[in-house]
Amino acid sequence: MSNDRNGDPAEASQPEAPERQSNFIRDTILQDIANGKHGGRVHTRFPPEPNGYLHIGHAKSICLNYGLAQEFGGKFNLRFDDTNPTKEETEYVDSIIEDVRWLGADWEDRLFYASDYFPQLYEYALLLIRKGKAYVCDLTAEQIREYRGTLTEPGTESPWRNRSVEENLDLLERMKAGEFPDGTRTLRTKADMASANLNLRDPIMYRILHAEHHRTGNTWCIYPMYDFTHGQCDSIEGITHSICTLEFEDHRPLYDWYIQELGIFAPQQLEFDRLNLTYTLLSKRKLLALVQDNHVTGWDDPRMPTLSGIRRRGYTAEAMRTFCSRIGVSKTNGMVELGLLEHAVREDLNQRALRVMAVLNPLRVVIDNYPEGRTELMECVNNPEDASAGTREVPFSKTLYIEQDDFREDPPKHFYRLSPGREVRLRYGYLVTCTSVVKNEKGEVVEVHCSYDPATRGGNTPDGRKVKSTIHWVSAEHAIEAEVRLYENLFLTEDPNDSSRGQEWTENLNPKSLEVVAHPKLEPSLKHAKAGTSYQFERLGYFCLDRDATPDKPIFNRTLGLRDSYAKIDKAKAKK
RNA sequence: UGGGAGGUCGUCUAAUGGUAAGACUGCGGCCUCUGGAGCCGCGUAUCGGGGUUCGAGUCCCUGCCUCCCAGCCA
Repeated sequence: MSNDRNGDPAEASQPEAPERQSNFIRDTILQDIANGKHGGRVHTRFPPEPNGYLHIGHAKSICLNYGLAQEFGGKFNLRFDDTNPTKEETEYVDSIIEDVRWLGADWEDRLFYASDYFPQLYEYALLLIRKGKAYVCDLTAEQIREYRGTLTEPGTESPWRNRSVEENLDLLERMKAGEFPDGTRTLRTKADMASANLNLRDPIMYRILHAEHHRTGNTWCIYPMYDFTHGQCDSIEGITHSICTLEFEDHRPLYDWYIQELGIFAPQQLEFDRLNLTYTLLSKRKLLALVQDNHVTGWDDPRMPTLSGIRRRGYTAEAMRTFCSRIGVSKTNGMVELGLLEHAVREDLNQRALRVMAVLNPLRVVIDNYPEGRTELMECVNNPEDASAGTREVPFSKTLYIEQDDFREDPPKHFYRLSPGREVRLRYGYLVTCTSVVKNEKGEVVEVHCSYDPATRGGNTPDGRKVKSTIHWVSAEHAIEAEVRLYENLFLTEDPNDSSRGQEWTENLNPKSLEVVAHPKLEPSLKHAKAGTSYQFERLGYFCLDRDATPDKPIFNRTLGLRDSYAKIDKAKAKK
């Protein structure tokens, strides 16, 4: 076996088929295909409720469902589970469509809504009534709860359970016609009030809701419950594998019951674990609260784990897909480390980001022996990982800005950057040596003076001498103004839901999750930064133009910092 | 104390009765005009106790722990 990694470039550029990780769902499908189940057909779907924006957890489901359909030459549907008009909005529908598309999942012409099936669902309900398997119940919500029993005690049957088929038919018709106010009656399944599975204790099929639906308007005033909708929708669409999350495991017997009583196509439901991510909240309810209580600026705030948020933050769809395939699928309740996501993002951005120089905390540097008024254009590589990205010219002059962190008057051990008497390389510029510093009244260094070596133009060392450090810079007179937004985790605790000390989850919020750098100094090429392009501010991190930017004032979001091994030693020392 | 589902390195996931593997993290080294990237190496795991078997993470029994379910939400 050869260790030579610089072999045939054609071979090196072969796109490696992504190693498909085995998982129990894929195994099941493989087996079903082998057994000729559904004629070897594979049809999956992603069924969101349009009551909020999609987040990273949904990405896992989308990638799983779409990935499986793709791998086995099957089909993938997008279907909105819109059975609760009081919580659902068109805004959410639109954002979900955009997000699923962004992730790269293709539903072709199969965009559906559960509400498309309302008439069919109603027919199913009539059928169950006729079969004596459903009844109209006059119990109030509170009474239904009491009759339901508890986890350890069986429920008791509703006094309305044995109405005649005719009466049930009549009552349902009148419920549908709007004769009764909200909450006065329900249509219930006649199942088993003594079942150990609470979902089988005569679950509600229809409730009265005089509410306008985002698609059906005021056509209906009774709406089917999710449990009476989801399985049949999958059936109608011919979904072979209904993949959902663990909490629906208990509902499967009910779905199967409906399917069997109705005598319709039977999809197979498979349940997997939903994603939990450290330092991240993935609950629509709580994300909505963050938005409504203005803890963030909106659903697409770059600190949000929503797909629109991370997209605005600069995460790529490619990185999301990689992440989703790496975390795998199982039934264990785990918590994935945020670092795994961040690794996938860095890995992708490292390949594609254009390198530029930007100084966030400027410190003035004057090169005493550099000619006054002179400007040189230095050729800089745009992306060392991708030669086709080419080069650009960056102006160099007598007065520059460097990062405050890159200078220490009294350098600690392992600090290799600029300090009095020390020579460093200005990236693509010259080698400079610090000769003196200027301080303010408070004793802070406000300006650094250096001398440069004219023989080192471009940062080269013809004599072969080494410098320990290369730092970035921006020419003072050419620097452009901008705003840079630095993000930290939205939560301080690994588990944002942790309320072990009795505090509200909102108290786990990180007050410093957003830091605005009002006056950074950016290299002039960034004047023409493009939305949707990732930039690496060298030695700092990955950034992208925010949608708040204007032609006069670019605004950049920090997607993610670069790994920083000096920061690591620094931190390790601080701990000791 | 009902029902359902789970428990493999610090984390996530494989191993489908036959050498417990990979990724992330961590640590060490090499390399470098980004302390970036890359490369090399090291480390750590089958929840406990019994049993079946030539052989058990896998099968059986038993104990422990975790998650989900009592919405006219999905």
